[in-house]
Amino acid sequence: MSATIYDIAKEAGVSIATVSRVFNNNKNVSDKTRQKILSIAEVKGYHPRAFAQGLARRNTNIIMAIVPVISNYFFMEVLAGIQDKLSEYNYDLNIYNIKNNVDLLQQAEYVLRKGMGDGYLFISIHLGEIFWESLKRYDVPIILMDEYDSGFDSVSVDSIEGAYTATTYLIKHQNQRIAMLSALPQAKPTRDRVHGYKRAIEDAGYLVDEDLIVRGEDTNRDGFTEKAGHQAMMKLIQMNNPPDACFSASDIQAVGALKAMKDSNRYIPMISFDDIQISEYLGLSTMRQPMYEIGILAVEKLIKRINNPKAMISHTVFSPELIIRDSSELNVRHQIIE
Amino acid sequence: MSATIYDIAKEAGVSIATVSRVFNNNKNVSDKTRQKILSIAEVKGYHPRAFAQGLARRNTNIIMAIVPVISNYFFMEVLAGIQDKLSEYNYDLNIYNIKNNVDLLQQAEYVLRKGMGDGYLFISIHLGEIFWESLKRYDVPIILMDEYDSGFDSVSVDSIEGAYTATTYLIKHQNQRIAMLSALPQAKPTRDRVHGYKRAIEDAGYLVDEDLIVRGEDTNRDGFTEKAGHQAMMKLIQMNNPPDACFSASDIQAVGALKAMKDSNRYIPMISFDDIQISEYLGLSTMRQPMYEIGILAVEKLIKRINNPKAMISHTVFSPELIIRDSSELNVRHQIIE
DNA sequence: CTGAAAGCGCTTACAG
DNA sequence: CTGAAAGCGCTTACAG
Repeated sequence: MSATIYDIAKEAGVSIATVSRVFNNNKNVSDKTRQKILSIAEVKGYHPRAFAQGLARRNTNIIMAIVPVISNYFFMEVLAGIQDKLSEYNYDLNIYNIKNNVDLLQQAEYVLRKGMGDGYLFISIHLGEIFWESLKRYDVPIILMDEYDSGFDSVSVDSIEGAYTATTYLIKHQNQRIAMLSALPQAKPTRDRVHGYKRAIEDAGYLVDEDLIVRGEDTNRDGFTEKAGHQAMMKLIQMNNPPDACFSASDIQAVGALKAMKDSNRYIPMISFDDIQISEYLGLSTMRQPMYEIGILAVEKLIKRINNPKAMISHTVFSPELIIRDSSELNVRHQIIE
Repeated sequence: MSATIYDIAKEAGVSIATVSRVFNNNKNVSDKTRQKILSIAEVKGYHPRAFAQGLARRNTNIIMAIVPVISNYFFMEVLAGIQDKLSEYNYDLNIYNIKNNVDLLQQAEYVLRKGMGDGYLFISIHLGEIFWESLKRYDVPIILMDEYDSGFDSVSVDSIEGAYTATTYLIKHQNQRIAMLSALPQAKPTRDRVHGYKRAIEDAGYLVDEDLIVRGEDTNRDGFTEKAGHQAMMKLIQMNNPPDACFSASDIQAVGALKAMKDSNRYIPMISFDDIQISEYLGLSTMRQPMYEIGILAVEKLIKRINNPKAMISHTVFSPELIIRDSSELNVRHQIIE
């Protein structure tokens, strides 16, 4: 191991307390000693060890973002907001990837128990209600993102509303039989999107046809993959009575669905969910989630929670915005092609 | 803060040494006391604090992956390999995001100095040679991924060869004027790809036309963005004498380039680099990097380096594989459309 | 199989 | 402005 505070103190001819003060920006150090210590530290490449600081201070100065393995694209954009906001504070961000094939709760508990951070951002981690309950006993600052449980602060998007908006748009544009590319129901956003989809159909005076709600066999990332989208769309296309249009639970599934349509040369209008970066370039009509803002807000909530553990729990829900591009306007495109 | 080793010891009526032994899987504990301690710990949600362990053991049991902010898609797939391999060992993986607009070296040094991990994986971090040099003094296990410096173990892909293969393919298929969508030259992979591209052109008996090597104004992620690709392709298309085909430094740029071609209804064959997941669904012909394998291998090297700091430095270079899909076969497609 | 004690590298009142 | 000392929550020889 390299230089410690003792080495620096000895070489500078001061006590370790003084060295410590310099690195903690304590003003009660003469400019001369400060400079001397700093220059010695620079030569030796010294900086207080995070672990020793953490132990002595009884905090880590680290915010842990807990994300599912092979974080989805959604996450990458949320992260940008988190980072930008966090850089205003004196916290480091560490990201801990949870493996999807293992017990999620156990992994989450492990991180909390080890005390890896002062606060935790759970991004797109979809546990059941009972599991969230059991995390409460750790009594540690946690913000849920892209998930909801009454026991924790959260920031998410109104998936029900978003799905409703998308589906209604599709119906209004002379499409009656709207299908849905769904994903694994364990994720709350997925259940909500199915919910909103169904409500839109009913409110338009149609009956929900469960056969029109399909998903692929690929269960990676809770079914939010290109592959799952491709598989699901193939099912739709091969039906005896294919749907007129389709709402996809995510953009990434829509990418696979697009491919399926191309493969079979059968196109139907589609609106998806997220508005990840590539969507603009692929012409995906989608329900835009304010991912960057979600990241910003989550950090603000977390800092507040850390500073005031007893504050009221708050939930922020954003309304997704309908972005119309090519994928939903296939009638037009069809005319051009034909 | 929650329960400590003292609380558990007191309740179990043993010394803290015994509690510690249980959590360190030391066999010298009677089964009865072990069970008792474990069950008390379970109730209290106790686990040794990472920071205290780290200090006492003088290691962290953490591998830090250092990645550029808004990690590119490439990184996500590399990470899968890292995680899978790391789960065989008793290390936790933490990811530290480096901000791109700030001094890269300073941030890297900060992480190393704080002693955040026992070993470090630098993924797609592109520093200059002098900077790598200055990291050596920390004398800490570091593996370079997607980058090369003689002073550190590294695992990367032969970008020169890959670019050469792609460009040669393009030339062979009756295209003479091949352009290149480049990125910021500070990244070694980018420089290598330009290099390979040029060599292929020369070896085919043509002259390199510098005007045919373009890049977009967007400098995010070293120019590896959809936007940068779109901008660059627009330049190409608007030339008086547009190229016959194009080699793109990355798939993500190719996504933007595809859009540019669509926008202007001017298509040219294109091969890119990476083979990220969406590429298959978008029909991108590309030079495949074995991203998962790169992750696996980097972890193996890092573990070896940790266990044997004095071992010879080794470099592994993978050969990218040409994957032909639609984007390079536009001649065929054109015939169908026309 | 178990405990007492030293030590890991820091921070932080307290005293001067 | 500076230092001596206690303490953070663990691990690990050492002794029994």
